[in-house]
Amino acid sequence: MVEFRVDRSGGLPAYLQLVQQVREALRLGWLAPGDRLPTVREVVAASGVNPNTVLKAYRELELVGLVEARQGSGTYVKATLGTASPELMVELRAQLEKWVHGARQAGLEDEDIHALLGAVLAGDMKGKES
Amino acid sequence: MVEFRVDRSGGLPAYLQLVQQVREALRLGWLAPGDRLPTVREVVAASGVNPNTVLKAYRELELVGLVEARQGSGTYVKATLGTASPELMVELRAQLEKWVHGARQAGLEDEDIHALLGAVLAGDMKGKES
DNA sequence: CAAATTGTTCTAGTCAACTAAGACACTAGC
DNA sequence: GCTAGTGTCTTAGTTGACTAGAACAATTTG
Repeated sequence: MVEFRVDRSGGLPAYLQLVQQVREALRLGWLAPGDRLPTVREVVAASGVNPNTVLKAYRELELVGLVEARQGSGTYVKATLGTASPELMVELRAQLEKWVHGARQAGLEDEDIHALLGAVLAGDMKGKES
Repeated sequence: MVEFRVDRSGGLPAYLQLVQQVREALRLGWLAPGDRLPTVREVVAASGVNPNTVLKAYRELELVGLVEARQGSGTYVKATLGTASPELMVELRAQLEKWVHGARQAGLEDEDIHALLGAVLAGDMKGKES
């Protein structure tokens, strides 16, 4: 059962955090079509956000066709986002873990790591020009 | 000269995006103490946000001691965040680029990649339990 | 069938983010 | 000294995010 977290200090609206976490879970294969999301009340209990906020997130996900809400029953996953095979994901994850280990050894913190990935993905080879 | 972007669709407040971009630039070594940030008016022209919004970002950075604003002159970097040596960063970046290349071959998109890194950094080995 | 559980809707309010516009104070360069 | 460029501040307003509380409708469970 997937568990959601809402971090109030990062600036991203709570409902978008929930949306993002569902998308991530779909990406990583933690959620698949047919799975049931935590109920609105469960998310409320776990994260402390207002039910309307959870509903807003779930409604967004429903709008893009990723989930389907069934009143009286729950909210179910309808589609997936993951595209790579589980085996490849496992392999890529292992490689990444190794890389992260090296990065940690070099003293990198989370923010460094995210920044570096951002730069690599942006293909920004001209980062610093001064 | 670092260039800021503000993406209106991601949900993160504009001012926080600016703060984040400065932090990233510091992390990656693109900005160093003594460097001047783009002027408020430059950021306004480039990103279309209101001057007050840029000021809010710069003030946040000033509050945590990363930059220093000099009226009439500009806003200057005062401290850095990067901790690893440039050589190591180059090495880690090259490795990460290689990994990303493999991930792309496997069909991963940005969101997959970010999700995977998030999971690895969270050390969450129990992702899916159902 | 009744109770429990689920999603759903509504109203009213607060707060943060952001904008527009204008003007001020200070610095830098000529 | 003057001009241009810099950060700074103020006021007033809009919008989005989020909350609280209550109640409803539908489904599930015993």
